[in-house]
Amino acid sequence: MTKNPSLYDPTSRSLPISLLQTRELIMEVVRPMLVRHSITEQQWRVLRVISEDVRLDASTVAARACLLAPSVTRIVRALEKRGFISSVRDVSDKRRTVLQLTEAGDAFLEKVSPESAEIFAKL
Amino acid sequence: MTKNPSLYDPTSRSLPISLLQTRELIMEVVRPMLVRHSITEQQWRVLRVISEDVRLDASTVAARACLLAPSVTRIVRALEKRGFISSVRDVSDKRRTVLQLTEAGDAFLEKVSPESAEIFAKL
DNA sequence: TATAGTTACTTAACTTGTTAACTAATTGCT
DNA sequence: AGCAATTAGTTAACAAGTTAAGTAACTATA
Repeated sequence: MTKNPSLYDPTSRSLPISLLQTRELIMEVVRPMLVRHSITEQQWRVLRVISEDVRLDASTVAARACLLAPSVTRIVRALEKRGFISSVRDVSDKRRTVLQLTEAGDAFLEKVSPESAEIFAKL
Repeated sequence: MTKNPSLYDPTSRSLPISLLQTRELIMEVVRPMLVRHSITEQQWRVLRVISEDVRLDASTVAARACLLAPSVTRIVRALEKRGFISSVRDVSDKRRTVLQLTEAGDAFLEKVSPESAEIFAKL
């Protein structure tokens, strides 16, 4: 095994670290943008995941955003307080919470999008 | 833009999330192994990074393991307490700390390696 | 239709990561 | 040589993630 195995070799034991390093490289560029809009990395992930579907419950959001349930609870509270999302109890299954992007949340994403696009064009 | 863009499209704004999800998939399998050997994910990263070179200072380890300096300080202390690494002040630059794998640390990696190999063979 | 088991989410206690401020050592500049 | 600027690492206060336990709602089964 070489010291710098290919990133795409799925049998490499260095793959987890490589993925982290690659992500870190990207996030170094993205992070300042998030700071400018005073949103955390995790809140940003949740917002984006919610924006990709009309209707999502908290567990699905947790899975897609790679977060644990307790973290989602807190993040949802924060995003709700900021008016970016709405969380409503599901009528057909009262255990579930249905999360949806509000207009304000959509507007926020629209506002940040051009910046985000610019960053990714550079990469 | 599709909802499931390719993982390898470097201009996709979903790339950071995709990388996280991919890593999460792998870590789900690796994590139980780390728990079995009572080592944290971060300690494991530091150990592996240190094992890849004969001589590394803390900053380099931080960069390669995608950790911040204060985290490395704590992790180094933990790994040192467990006897897996040695941290010695650099003689030619007394600000630097030189980190090296001890025999016990090497033995630990050797012990865990077969398990690790098995996991990655499965992937 | 009870009830044992499961699922969705929350809460609380603890562990880690993060930021900012600090010390110590080295480098660059005049 | 002297001193500002930089670099390496640590510490302390705070924010976030993690684990475990708890509540409420639903499902399967006897």
